[in-house]
Amino acid sequence: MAIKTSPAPLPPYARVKQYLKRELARGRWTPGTLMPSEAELVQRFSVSRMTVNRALRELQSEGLVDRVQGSGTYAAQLHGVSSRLTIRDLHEEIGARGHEHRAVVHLKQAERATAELAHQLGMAEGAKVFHTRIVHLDNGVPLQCEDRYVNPACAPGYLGVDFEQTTPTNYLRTVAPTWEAHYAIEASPPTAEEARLLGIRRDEACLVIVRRTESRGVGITLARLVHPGSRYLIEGHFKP
Amino acid sequence: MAIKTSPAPLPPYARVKQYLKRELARGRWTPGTLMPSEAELVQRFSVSRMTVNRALRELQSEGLVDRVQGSGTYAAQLHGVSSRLTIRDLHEEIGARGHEHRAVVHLKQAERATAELAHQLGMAEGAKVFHTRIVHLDNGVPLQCEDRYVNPACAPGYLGVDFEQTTPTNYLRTVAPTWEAHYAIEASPPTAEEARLLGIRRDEACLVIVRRTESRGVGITLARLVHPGSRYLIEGHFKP
DNA sequence: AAGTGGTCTAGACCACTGG
DNA sequence: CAGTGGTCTAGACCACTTA
Repeated sequence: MAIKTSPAPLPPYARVKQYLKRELARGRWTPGTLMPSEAELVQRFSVSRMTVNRALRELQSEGLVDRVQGSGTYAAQLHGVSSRLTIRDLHEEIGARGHEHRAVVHLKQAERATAELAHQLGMAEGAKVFHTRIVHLDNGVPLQCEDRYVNPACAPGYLGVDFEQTTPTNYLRTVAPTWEAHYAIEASPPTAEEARLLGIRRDEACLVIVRRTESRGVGITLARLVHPGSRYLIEGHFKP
Repeated sequence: MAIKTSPAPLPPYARVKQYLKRELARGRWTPGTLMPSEAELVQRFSVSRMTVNRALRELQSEGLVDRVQGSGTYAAQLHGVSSRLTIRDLHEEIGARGHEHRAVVHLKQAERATAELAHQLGMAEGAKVFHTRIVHLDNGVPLQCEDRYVNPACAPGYLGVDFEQTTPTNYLRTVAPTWEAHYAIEASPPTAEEARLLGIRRDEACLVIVRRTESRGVGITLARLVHPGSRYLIEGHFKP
């Protein structure tokens, strides 16, 4: 009996994908070029059309090819480095590093929404909003100042939560399980208050993430996350 | 003959997906919970197993469910806001806004690699590297200072390119069609030189992207892209 | 009209998990 | 062992593009 040394004899659809990826990487089809049709690949690999179709559909969802019904499959333009960016819950992020996370609540109250804020959350001006300001510490070092406004309609119990035990992100996740988010990443100086809470100079560059989440068109929360530039960065990796 | 008013009667696999997404959003299956098996869905929707399978496979690739062979399909933990982050070629980015892009080359020469640089690019210390420093203007306003080192082995003709006509990113794309990249986004002050070239104060916060790209383990290029915080931000959107 | 992709089906075999 | 997902097939019908 033969000994199986091959660890995993790639399934057919994966072999087709691999072939196409390799040839794309070699520049065999420059961006915009017509690539082999499903029928051609069916013949070349002696597999069924569904198998080829799966390979091509996956390449499309990975952004490597464009498919046009009635026309053909084309090598995609490489728009740039595109990768999965994950903005994780800071508590998990710190935990993943094996550090201790601690949160200090500096503000927790109900307020009246300003015109700008009301617009962002899709509420009426002057309506009640919840406001928290929390500093997150990584092994005792301030890593993030989290200024957050929450729509009371979505999380009536928000002010009653102990945010030294759980994070707002975590809590809101249980209230509104799935949402849509818009975010911006920018570099800017901290406000005087933020500088004080983070223990940094007012002219230290900060990495600021502003994130607005909504569910079914209703604004849930608007958060401003300020990180000292000297202590925080976002890393990522891209593989075609 | 009946008049077709429905614009697009969602195909079966999409209806299954839609159903599962909606119920997930409603919290019907909390993270980690066992979800209906393929067989159950086949019955409920009166479709073939391949159709249900496709729906579930796509939900998996979107990170909404975890599937374990032999066990079942489980509602995924929401790891955080995860979205496609694209760092585009600045030339395209400016063009997409309908603005005029101009590049000024401040430095273009061969140098000897320092130990650190050699390590980053996987070369020998003291080996020859190409170095360019280019400022990109958006309608005349400095938007990015691009400091770039290139491995001559990957792009021998690099120094001969006219970077007022094409961008390094664009050129390197033609030389090494597909690559792997590692990047970091951080906030930091500009160097004195960068502040001068960008026409900003030394204490202005800058959004800095450091990106290293390689192909098959060989370092191609290391770039430091410095943007005035007051003029640039990265935006993104996340939809489950 | 010919060629392309978009989708579905009914049945099949396999590998893995769990009791 | 029964149940689950992983994958493949052969054929089918449709909508769309191109000429």
